[in-house]
Amino acid sequence: MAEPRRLRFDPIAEAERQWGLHGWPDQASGMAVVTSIMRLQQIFLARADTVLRPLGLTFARYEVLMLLSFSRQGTLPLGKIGERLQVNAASVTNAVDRLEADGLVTRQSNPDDGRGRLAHLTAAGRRTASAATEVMNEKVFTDIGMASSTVARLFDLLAELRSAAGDFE
Amino acid sequence: MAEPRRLRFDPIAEAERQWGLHGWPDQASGMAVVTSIMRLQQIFLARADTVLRPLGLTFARYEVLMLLSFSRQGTLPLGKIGERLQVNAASVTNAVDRLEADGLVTRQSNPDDGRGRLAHLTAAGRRTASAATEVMNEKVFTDIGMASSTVARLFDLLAELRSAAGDFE
DNA sequence: TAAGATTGACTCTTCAATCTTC
DNA sequence: GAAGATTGAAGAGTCAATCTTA
Repeated sequence: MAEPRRLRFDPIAEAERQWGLHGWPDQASGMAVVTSIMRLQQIFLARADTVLRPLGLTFARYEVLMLLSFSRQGTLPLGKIGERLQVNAASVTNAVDRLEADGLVTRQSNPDDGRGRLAHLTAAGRRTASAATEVMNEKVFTDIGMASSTVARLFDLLAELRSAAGDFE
Repeated sequence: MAEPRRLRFDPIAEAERQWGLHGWPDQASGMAVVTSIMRLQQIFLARADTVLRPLGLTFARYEVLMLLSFSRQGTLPLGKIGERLQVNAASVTNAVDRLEADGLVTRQSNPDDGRGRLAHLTAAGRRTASAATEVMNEKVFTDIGMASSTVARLFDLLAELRSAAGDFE
């Protein structure tokens, strides 16, 4: 299934209807929102990985690169990266392993904490991050199919949900 | 990082600000929406897998079970499952393998197409699906932290985005 | 004891290649 | 040749256990 076929109806709206029929009307909208988020993540992750592949990146590693490029010295403790991205420490170790093997990042010991390590963006890493942002903006973040005012409204609702879910305060 | 720490600010709003500063103001909101969806998926997937684990299920396999339980005969071609869930055929094969090993599903040959196979829900599968829905409704789909009218509004916007992204017509 | 990082085992995902049947 | 399904390889995520240092 290289090109996922476009369905003629919305399977999630159908599931929501089923939820109401089977005795869970109060949970139907929550189910529909959660399932919609799962589906959209699959769609956008696939797009991101497609445009990043020629650069030797994945979306996970791209996020690490961007986090470092936005930091003051291009340097962050590994734990801080996991905290910001809300992923397991093991995932950060894995991502930094790959970035380091590709020469985009180096590991340094943390002068403030002998237990910790720092990830530091190399010059090559900064160039790759810049090139990746270029294609991501052009192919993934632009024109996601909604009017910009609608996109802003959607972001606000998603932020409310993330806050309620504990992503931030 | 067993308990992901709650950040005191919204890292995605901060990234959106950086996007504007670095010359991509038109892509900032698209970036923020896509990144928000990625983060929310991580959060809800973790919750779902936590409540489903005692039942021996994952969210991926739960979705297959629910799709079958909503079908007329509890039976669907594997390809149809992948189409509805928008996942690769290999993922369906994998999920059905596990469900079959656990006795929740059986594979049958498709009388209408010698190449295809059907997944059929067993009585045990139906019981497990029912129990799983019970806990999912109670622990994941209920009380996601927004007023129900807001949830409905969010679903509409997500549906618009899914439609634009090609999830359905 | 607790915290940061790493490793290993496991699951799910995709892609590419293959087998069978249309 | 095209389509449905399977297999194997690779990436990323989790959790549990471990090692080192605070």
